[in-house]
Amino acid sequence: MLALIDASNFYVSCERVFRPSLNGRPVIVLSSNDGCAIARSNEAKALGIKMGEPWFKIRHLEEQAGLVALSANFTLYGDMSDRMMSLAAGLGPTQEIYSIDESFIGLHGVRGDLVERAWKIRARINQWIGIPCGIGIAHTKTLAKLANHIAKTAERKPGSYPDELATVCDLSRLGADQLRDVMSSTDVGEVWGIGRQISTQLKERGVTSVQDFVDLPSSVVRSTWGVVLERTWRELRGEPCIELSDVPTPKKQIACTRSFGQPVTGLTELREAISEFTSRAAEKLRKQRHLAGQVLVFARTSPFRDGPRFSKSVVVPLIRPSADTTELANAAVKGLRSIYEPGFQLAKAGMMLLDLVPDNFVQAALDWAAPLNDQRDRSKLMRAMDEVNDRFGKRTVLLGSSGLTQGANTWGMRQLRRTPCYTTRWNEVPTVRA
DNA sequence: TCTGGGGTCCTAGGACCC
DNA sequence: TCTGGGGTCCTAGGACCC
Repeated sequence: MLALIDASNFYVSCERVFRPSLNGRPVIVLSSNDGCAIARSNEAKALGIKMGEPWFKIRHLEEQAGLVALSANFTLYGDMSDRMMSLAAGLGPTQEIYSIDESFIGLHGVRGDLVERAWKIRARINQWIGIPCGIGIAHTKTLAKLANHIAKTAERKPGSYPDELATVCDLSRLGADQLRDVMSSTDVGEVWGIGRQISTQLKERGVTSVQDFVDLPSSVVRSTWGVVLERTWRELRGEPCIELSDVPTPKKQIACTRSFGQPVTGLTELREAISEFTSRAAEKLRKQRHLAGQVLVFARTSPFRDGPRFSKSVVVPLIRPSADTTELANAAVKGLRSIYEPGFQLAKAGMMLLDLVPDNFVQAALDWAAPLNDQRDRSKLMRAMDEVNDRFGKRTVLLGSSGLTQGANTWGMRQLRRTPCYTTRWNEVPTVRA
């Protein structure tokens, strides 16, 4: 048995904690460059704003409907997430943090009334952190996700499901008939693992509800859509196929990519951006205690605009795996030079670290130019850099090629509506007046 | 004017091996 | 007419997730 705890409208809820005047109003949080909506309050959803809707298409609602749009403040959300997760962990003995706002909790061996316990944890998160959550309980992960969806929908749209399923929904308590009713009134596209493509294909065959899907023969699911969807199908029938993983698995690739604040054409700006991206990615790599064997770089024009198109990427192998920002940035810039062509209005670029291996997996380099001591000094240098930046803030020490301006007025992000980092920067801590 | 960023897994097909 | 059988590894592309 397991539970899925999922914050409601997480980014918006984080903002509301520090600006209670936003409660009850339509609020959205925008992606970087204030490009499109990535979180919506219930009131914003009620206005018909869709996930990923471009800002310029809904901007008029600011005046017409009192819509409030904020730039994403991921520093704030990350910190609020940590706090929320540590309370959510109180629900059961094991926890898998699945995303910034959701975690699965293993309930094995938990005694007493699970629903009552879930309500208490929810109340605690609400009181201590200020974030509202929905909780789904069931025998498999896919069912727990479904239960969570039902819990939140029942709360947001009264009458859509039986009232007692709102906010905390334990599917394992339902009788066969009741479960069938619930699954029959849930769109198949809401299932975890069924996205837009498969949902369309299912509906073309008359499969519209979760119950319709569960009623398909397994052989049809398997032969038409493959083993992945068959697993989903089994999970919906109560057979656990996806394990709860208590320890975070190390990333297999680490990326840093951005859309530019305005189109970029010159190699100089591009090189600055790629150096900066590499610094960010390399920090993550070292935090994970891994080395990268290859670096990928790409740049492209906007797919939404007319004009000459450009989209190229290249993989640059390293002589030996490295977590050294300068080595990685050199490789990335070398790759960039090899694909760069002047004359294009580039909208986006990025880099990825590939072929990651644990950093205790050391292989001495057969390279007279870089003796082992030198490598040790360099990794000490990286550690010192990370420590300084952790303590005094990002970019206190940085690569010269990243430039000092973070691409202000060129490739840098436009974020005109960002709120303060209330919980992570001393000079932005909220002030309370009596 | 203006359309996010960061991940995972699976499959098919080609190159190559004995 | 008729052209083995059984593998591995890699890559590109497509689906999904939040």
